Amino acid sequence: MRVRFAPSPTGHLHVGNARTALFNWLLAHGKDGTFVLRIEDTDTERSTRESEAGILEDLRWLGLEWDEGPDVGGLHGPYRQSERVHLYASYANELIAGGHAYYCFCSPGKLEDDRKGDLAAGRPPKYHGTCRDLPAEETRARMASGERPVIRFRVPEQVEVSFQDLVRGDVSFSSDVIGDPVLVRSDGRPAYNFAVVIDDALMEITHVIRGEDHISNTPRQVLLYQALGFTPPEFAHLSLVMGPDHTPLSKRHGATSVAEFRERGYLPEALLNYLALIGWSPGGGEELLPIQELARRFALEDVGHSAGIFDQEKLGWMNRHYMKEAPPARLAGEAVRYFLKRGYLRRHTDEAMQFLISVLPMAVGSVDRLEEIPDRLRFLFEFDPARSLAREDVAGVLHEPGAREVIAALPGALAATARLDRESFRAAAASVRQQTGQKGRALFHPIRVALTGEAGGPELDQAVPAIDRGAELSAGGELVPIATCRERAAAFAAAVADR
RNA sequence: GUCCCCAUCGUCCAGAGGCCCAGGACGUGGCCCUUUCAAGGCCAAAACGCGGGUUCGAAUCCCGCUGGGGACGCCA
Repeated sequence: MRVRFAPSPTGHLHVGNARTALFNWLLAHGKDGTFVLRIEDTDTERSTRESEAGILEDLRWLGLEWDEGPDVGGLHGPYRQSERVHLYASYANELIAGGHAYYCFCSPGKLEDDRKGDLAAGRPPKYHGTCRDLPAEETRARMASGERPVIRFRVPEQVEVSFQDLVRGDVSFSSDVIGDPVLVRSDGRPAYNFAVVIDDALMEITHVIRGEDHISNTPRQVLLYQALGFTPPEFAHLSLVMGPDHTPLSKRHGATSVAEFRERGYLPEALLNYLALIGWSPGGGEELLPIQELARRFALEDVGHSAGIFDQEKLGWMNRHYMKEAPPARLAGEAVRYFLKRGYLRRHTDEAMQFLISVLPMAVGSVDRLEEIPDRLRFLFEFDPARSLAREDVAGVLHEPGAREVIAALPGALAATARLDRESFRAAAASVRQQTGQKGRALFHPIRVALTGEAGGPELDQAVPAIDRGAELSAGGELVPIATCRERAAAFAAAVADR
């Protein structure tokens, strides 16, 4: 079995295409097949090397490695259509010689007029066949005079073209609704429908798995396979991924490219796992599965027929799950850039990373994306009593019975210790409890507010030692300056006393 | 307009004639846990688009309608 993913390098890798790539990958890896990556860059105006590099990078980030492709080579290369142009000409000539194709001199302007006329008259827009039966002498003469024709495929009339779609079953079209497609452009470059057929045949692709938007191209391609004497591959057309409003997923709906999801702090395994679940189910009521297991269970026959809506919420849930599973060191490596971007981290050193690793568990599990982690840990790096008190949830704590007493007593209780660890913090809390008679929520809520400036957040047992550890580290300039718990308690008490 | 594809909770899926007064997951609501906010645990509400057939029996098969999507390029 040989499958392929054939993106055109005209932009970022869209999640919908990533899903197509994934399904190809799953099939190949579940059945010991070969996954080929081919770059469809015959549209030289829009294709760029930058997007090609970006797409390769995104696929690799996702872990969808290919067995053959433009950068890794293979026995069926080259893997860029722009490097295969020499291959197409002979097949085009063969088709012309066999009467399956012909030269067409119609100008783009005329074609456009024809199309508009058809639409206006309520007819299906379809090539009029103007040049279908041009006498050979005329063709020769016009070419000799410098006209540059395209080569069109002669679609046979009144035949039923049908194929077995592995996900949809029998699909058939009448050849009468198919206009003669352009095979070779006037400048000699092949057009899509021609290049895919030649390449898939030459690369010995056995299963073409692609988006449903290609289903109406399939009959033309089947006809081409027949005219060229090739055996058509198996086809499978995947339903499309839509936005919440049932329109094609686009920037209006938020992130659409794999690169954006990476930037926003999604883990590749989460995105992959989520994408696999649109239009397919691994069965057994299980959803959170590693890609190898997905591949083991994957079958085209089980792929759904209807379009799926991209659900950011579920992706977020899934990402949260995978963040919890990831080892802290890996997570720190992935998250460090968000801390740098935020300015919390000033230098990417081993000490800073160690600190990150120790502090990350407090945030993971309560956020959906890596990008949200610094904000969840904001209390470590930012402390401003006046600003905190301006917030309703923080100010509200002052109204809790005994809260002001606790806040006032805190600086004294903290004076004894230079750097708080879990034990000394508990001792300090116990001391405040003794002085004020407050306990439980009435004790810890005010303490939290005084030390973190926030009404919510991770367990104080972890948060408090982390603050002082961070303060120590920040003295070395690796982190943004962090106030110690003692400093915070004093400043907060002063700010509260003023009110 | 023409052709093609599709149709189960708000969303993603399970369901391949009786196991279904439809099951799971996300989300939503409630409760619990709790040193707060999250997280987590438990419970609940929530769907077979409509109309005809076929059959003893239909979410499952057939037809029509409606609705959604795709295609109709010297784009892929």
